[in-house]
Amino acid sequence: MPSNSSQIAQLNPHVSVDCVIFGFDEGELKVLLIERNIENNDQETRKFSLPGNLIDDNENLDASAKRILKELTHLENIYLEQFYAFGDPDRVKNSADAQWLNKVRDVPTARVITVAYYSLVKIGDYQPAADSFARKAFWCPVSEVPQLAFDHNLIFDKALSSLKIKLRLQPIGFELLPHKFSLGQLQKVYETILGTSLDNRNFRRKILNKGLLKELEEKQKGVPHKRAILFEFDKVAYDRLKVDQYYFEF
Amino acid sequence: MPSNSSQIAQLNPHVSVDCVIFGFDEGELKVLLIERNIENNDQETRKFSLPGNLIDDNENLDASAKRILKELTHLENIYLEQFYAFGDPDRVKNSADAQWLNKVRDVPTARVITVAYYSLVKIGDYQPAADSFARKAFWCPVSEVPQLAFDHNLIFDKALSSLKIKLRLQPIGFELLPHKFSLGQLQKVYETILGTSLDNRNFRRKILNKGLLKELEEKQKGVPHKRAILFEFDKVAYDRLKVDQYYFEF
DNA sequence: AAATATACGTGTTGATATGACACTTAGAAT
DNA sequence: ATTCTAAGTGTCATATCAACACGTATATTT
Repeated sequence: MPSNSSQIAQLNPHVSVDCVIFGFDEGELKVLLIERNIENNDQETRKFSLPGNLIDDNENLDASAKRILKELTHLENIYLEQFYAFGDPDRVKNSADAQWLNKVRDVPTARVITVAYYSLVKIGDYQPAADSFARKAFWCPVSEVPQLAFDHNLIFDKALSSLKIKLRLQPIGFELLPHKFSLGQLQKVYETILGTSLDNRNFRRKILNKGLLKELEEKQKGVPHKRAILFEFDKVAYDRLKVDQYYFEF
Repeated sequence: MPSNSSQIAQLNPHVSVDCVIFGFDEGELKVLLIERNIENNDQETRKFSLPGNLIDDNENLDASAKRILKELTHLENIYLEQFYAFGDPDRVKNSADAQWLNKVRDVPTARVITVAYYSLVKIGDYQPAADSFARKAFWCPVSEVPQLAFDHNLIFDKALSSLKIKLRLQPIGFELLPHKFSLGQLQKVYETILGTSLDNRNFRRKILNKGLLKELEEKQKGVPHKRAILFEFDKVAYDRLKVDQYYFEF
């Protein structure tokens, strides 16, 4: 048994929430990263991280995730899902993160358990303000994610694989798109997240047969080619399916 | 903001692991429950709970789950999966649990975040000893789970629905059966967990076509009817599939 | 020894879903 | 007018699925 009896506050771990916020733009899946303010230019110090923070005293985990997402993006009513808790005793003990931790935490050496959420946002609704949360937030293509603080690369990887599984079981692709979208856009979301290319005729047939998309009168504007018919997600039809225990299964 | 500044240890939540341990016996899905030692007979006091405990200082979450499972069952190398973290600030504050908490916790009023795992055990390998963990452990049919301490009914429900989803995506049914099992036993596992009845010809075709079961020479013994051919799970074939990103999809 | 009870093991058919495949169309830009 | 780009569309062969019934082997009962 290790003995830390001199520091009672350290006996209990801290608990945080980290958010993996996905967006979709220009045919690319992106993730929201935070650039921390680091004074010196120590090579070792990692500058980027996922948005996250300690939970508040009287706040449940979902509420923490919602709060943090709102603080960072001012977005509400967003698809948010808890996907895993990370609790390695050493996950915040890498020396490359020490400087930053010293600045923001009362007990920088304390163990931190983090509960991770992912969320899908319509990227057009949110362009990060340079000063949000007193740090820089920016959209990073998922294929170009740099080395992140703590175990955030691990958290990100797990988020991405959870998202892939979820996308095949639940109709969540449209959460990344504007309210009105074309089938081509939706197909690109599926292709990007699943990492495959899909036959457009088969995709259309399959997704339309689910009966969850409402065809609108409206068409795309300003595109240099044939205009696509726009669709929206049919929440009423989806709620009908859910009570029947139906699973989407793309 | 509530002020608890006199008790610094209370500022940080505690972190625990709770285990939903499933077993399968006599055609029934069962869950391992703990009966606590309660002195008085207060009607309010809830006597049953899921097995769980606080994590150790230098122990990661998976290791905690493994340790607790081992302490309770002496079983190792068991399918174990983290499925959700529960962190409502009031989840341990119900007065019906106060007496028991006072007995076992240094800071009985502290908030507790719990990370929940489920696990599947071959029930024949474990018959609970009456004195394990200084409390009584027993297998309870999932249809007869009584009111449990804290939010353990919620945790149990979520475990069961996670298990259902998992069973359709991964070949885990055999984890509940002896090493050698018949297709009839396996079908009953699927029927019980999914809550449906399945056509035996279709079930056999589907499950055998996965190519994950190895037919043995051996047959059942001592049954008052035709003896079934025994099978075992073909781990080698499964590992081959996994590298191909194949999903089981029952 | 015969009868009974029980779960095992097996094949076909019709319906549905899937994957593979290529060309015409509409709109904007040049 | 030409060109570029993505939208939109149908068929066929294959695979998968659901529905369906009866003979067989073993232990137990009579």
